[in-house]
Amino acid sequence: MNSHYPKNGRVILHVDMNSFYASVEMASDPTLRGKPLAIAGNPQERRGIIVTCSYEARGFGVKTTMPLWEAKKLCPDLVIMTPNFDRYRAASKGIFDILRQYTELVEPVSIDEGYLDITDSFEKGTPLQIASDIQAQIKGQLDLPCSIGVAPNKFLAKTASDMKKPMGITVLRKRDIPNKLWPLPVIEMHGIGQKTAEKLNSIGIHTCSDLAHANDIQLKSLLGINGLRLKERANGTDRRNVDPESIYDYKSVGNSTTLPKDTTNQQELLIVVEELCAKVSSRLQQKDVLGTTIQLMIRDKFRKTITRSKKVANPIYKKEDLYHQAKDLFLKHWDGDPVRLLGVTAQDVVEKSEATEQLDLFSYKKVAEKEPLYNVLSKLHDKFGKDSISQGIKAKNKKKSYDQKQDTSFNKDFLRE
DNA sequence: TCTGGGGTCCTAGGACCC
DNA sequence: TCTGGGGTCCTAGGACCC
Repeated sequence: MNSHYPKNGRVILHVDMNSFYASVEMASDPTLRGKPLAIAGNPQERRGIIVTCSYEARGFGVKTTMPLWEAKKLCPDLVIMTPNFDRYRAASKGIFDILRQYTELVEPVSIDEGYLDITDSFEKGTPLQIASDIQAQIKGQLDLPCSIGVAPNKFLAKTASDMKKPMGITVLRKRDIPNKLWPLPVIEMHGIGQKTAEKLNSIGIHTCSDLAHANDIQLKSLLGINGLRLKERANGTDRRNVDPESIYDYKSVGNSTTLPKDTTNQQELLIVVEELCAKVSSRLQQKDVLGTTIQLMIRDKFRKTITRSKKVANPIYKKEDLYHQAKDLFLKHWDGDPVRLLGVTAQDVVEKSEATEQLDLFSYKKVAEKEPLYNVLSKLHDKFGKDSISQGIKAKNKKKSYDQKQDTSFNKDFLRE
């Protein structure tokens, strides 16, 4: 059936929206079309940077992360808009709804890109037909351009989607690697940034071909385990699965802000910390999770950044609890220098149900003092039963090791009482 | 009068335990 | 007058990505 593809081979698509925020704005206001358009945070303030810009703006040399004033210098007629995140989220939902018409195996990576595993979707057409249909459908229904990479794994698909923009479709097969991947400088590789590229260059590795043929021992000593992984990728190997559930795996929830101006005023700074805690708290509640470690970030006027964190005995989410921890960290570690940025992050987040089990051990112990064992056990059963229904299969598997630990501690405590 | 804000993953050292 | 070898947890920082 699936005979045109190698046995056990996968077909992965990477769909990458082209200048997403700018494209969404143009779709919702066609008078913006053809104009150099930039989306920038806080254009009224000096700290604004370009988040996304249209291809017209790129023609003037305007780039993502460029400070606003610099972009204006390059392109005086630049149209500048603040981000409309609700609009982008709505567009994103539209995109992923379309993608899921082709397969359930859709893994969103960010608001504007995702992977699809279409290995078993051959009834929808050949990989190239599917890619072409998806691109046409997103363009037709949402008026948004995208590029798509078609390959046997995530890394190659991601690399391929980058090769032709806008509105490109690129196939990158194993046999295309020597011609299409190897000539690229290593910095072009996903996973290699400025620092790693410099390190690689320092030992004479400049192209992906150099990396693909590099010495393992040397790579390991230079970059650790990551060096070997990068070499594998450069050889076109990547075994990661397309995982639709990965978006539900929050590990941290944080908010940070660059202050309108640097300040040493402790009251002002604490007010900002409190506001950040309020935002983190409400986002934790939306997601129904709690934080186990609270981290405070302080950046000074030289952009030197420190983080200080504290693990708490019981996971928290309430603003007051977050603030109590964050304030503590701030007062303990702030050296009194002018502050540029503050951030608060809840790390090692756990689902509320998990955290409740942990907290409830205390209640159960109390109950156990007064009630027959039967009542206690039946309550526990309700609790664990309910949870196991509400968890997805994957979440259950992931939780297993955690639960086993919890079970042990419960048994110990329970028996001791 | 340069460089935002949201994240993930990895490393490394010290404490602590067996 | 001399001290091993693992393992895990906690914390801080760095690299990278969108």
